[in-house]
Amino acid sequence: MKAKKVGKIREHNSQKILLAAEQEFVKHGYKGTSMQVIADAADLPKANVLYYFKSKGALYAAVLTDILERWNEVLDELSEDDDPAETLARYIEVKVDLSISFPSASKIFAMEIIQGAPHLQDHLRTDMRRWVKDKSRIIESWISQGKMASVDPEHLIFMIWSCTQHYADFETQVLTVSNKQEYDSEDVQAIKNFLCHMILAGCGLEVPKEN
Amino acid sequence: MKAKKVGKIREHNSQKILLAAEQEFVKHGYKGTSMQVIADAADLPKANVLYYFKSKGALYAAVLTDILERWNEVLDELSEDDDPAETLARYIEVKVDLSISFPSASKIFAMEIIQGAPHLQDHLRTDMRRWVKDKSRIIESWISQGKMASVDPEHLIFMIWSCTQHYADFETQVLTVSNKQEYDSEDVQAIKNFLCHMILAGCGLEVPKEN
DNA sequence: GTCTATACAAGGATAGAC
DNA sequence: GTCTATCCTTGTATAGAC
Repeated sequence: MKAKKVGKIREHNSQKILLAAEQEFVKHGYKGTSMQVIADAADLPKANVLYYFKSKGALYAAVLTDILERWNEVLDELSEDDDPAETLARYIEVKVDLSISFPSASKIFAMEIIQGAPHLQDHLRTDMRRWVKDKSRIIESWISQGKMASVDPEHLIFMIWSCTQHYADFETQVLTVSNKQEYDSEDVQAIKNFLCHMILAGCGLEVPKEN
Repeated sequence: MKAKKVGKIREHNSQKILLAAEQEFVKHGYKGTSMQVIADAADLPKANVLYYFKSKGALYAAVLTDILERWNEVLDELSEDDDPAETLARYIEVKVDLSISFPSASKIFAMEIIQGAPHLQDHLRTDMRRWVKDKSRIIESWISQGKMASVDPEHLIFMIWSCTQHYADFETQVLTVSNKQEYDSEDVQAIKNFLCHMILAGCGLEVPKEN
């Protein structure tokens, strides 16, 4: 009974800390963020944060793991028999939604990569490389089936990533240049329409009507 | 005579510091980088760095100014009478070359934006917004002249930026996933071909033969 | 003009009181 | 299980010797 109650507190506090850490790490990167500001943002004493997570590095690793889990849920099932236009359009739209909904996640991931991926090299070399190879094979089979134009599958994947994540990572730039406070639902739809049109056109495909 | 000689030393050391600062800021961001590591990288005593640049903030500002100056040299003259296919293709190619040649510049700029552009808000609100408006007007005139398909000019510009800078900012990801050590000249050509094909196709244009 | 020595604040982590 | 007090390192910046 007592252990259960304590477990709940632990769960609750850990979650609060993870959220606060994500908010703070995005502002000044891993090295530039102190445990003190994370503790303040989580409204807990500094030592408490270090009690739940053994070290600053461990906390950061936990944040990254959280982000990657959210990422990995997308486009995990994909087959040669799927329709390229529909599949690519849906993937682009989901990526845009993720970027708009969880910009901090995309930003922390981006900073980690920009700085040379010191905490994610293994993930890039194993999981992500395998993921890209898998999807590339499917795209190549679509091409040889004549379902779409012949374009380099890896570069296509990189392009989708860069264009969609741009609206999260470079949010500040996009909004400031466009003189907006935040994205509204019309903006999001316009982004999806634009990216689907451009990328599918490059693949010799038409944007599917429904959705 | 003496002042001239000293001026040369000053020039030389300032340049060394700026270069070292760029190399170091890119690894851990503004807050995460200490004056000590910059001084070590420049092979000068720490106090010497603070002698040439009044403060850490001033040094960082100088690095950003340097980067923006290199950026701004591109596509500054552009007219309604230019050919869209040729102009866009050349712009994409120059941006790719810049990304491959000066990845650190692109990365520092990216981190600054990701973190909310605390040191560049003015630049975004004034110079960059004006730049984007100017170019958008030209693109719109191309569209109404029937020279290219009707696409949103601002999103087109954002797309070119994101796709080209991706090869600098996400260098680590691209290279690791592709299992390469660095970009070779064939890679660079493949990137240019791919991006030109995709973006021009989306604009209803053909990639020009020569170049 | 250049660099050594130092002031003073803030960082991560831990020991031990509650 | 939670938090206060503290240790030691590192950070920016400057004063003053050379």
